[in-house]
Amino acid sequence: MTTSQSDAIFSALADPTRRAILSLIGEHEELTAGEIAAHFDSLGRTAVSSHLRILRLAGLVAERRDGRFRHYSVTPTPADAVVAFLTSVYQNSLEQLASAVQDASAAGDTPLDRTEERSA
Amino acid sequence: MTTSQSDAIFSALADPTRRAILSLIGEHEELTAGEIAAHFDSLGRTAVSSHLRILRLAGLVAERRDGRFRHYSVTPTPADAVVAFLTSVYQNSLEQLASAVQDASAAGDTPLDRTEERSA
DNA sequence: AGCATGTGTGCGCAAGTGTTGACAGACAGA
DNA sequence: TCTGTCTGTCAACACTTGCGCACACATGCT
Repeated sequence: MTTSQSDAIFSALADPTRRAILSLIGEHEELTAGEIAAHFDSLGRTAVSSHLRILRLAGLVAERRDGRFRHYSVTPTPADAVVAFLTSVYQNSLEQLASAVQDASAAGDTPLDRTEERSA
Repeated sequence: MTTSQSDAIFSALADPTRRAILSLIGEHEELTAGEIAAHFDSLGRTAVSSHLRILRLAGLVAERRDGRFRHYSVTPTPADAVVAFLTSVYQNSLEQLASAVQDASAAGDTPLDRTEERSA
């Protein structure tokens, strides 16, 4: 399988739409598939559904079925595989990364990815 | 366009081969394109060259030209865009992420991604 | 200059991926 | 039970991406 966990995660994250979806879900606690689709005019429900499926398979989002609704939430696990990879590559500047994360955290800063998409 | 910085980074990271290349370079300080290509039997030099181009455009690796050689090294900047994104999504479990990073660092653990690629 | 080496690029082909439209399943309410 | 709503899945299409081959460019050696 070319689809190891980290592979799935990075593939899932490769698509801007999926990152946007992930951010969107992250902002709220839970969102139904319909609510998510509603946020993206330029995207059909099927497309959103497909993306959600990929995100779910990658373990990035969790699905809670409630009647005919499906509520999606961001998986709390901070993507171990991603951390592992970053670790292997940025061994040297690891502390730098950690502090960068903490900086961002301290700043209360939320530089959403979606903002970039508007004017690249 | 669609190629904002984080877009380029995530796209670059989406490919297992590129992650492997990045890890490989990370292990050493600098590697020439030829040395990198030599590490991947199943890959031609042109493919490696293409990957290096993408990694360079994403700002993940730096190129130092020395005569007819080109030495590649991992860009020290720990991919700000990636951190920014993770921050936006995992706001809640951010500290968790930071500690995970530090954990991995402390463990001296280097769970390379490359191991996945063999079956591909 | 001539030749060999290191490396990137353009072209064409094969493979993977996203999007859409139509269909099917599950559930709530009348 | 019947209908409408919410959602996922399947098949088909267009688009993008990765790969190898041949070629071009730059550099170093003789």
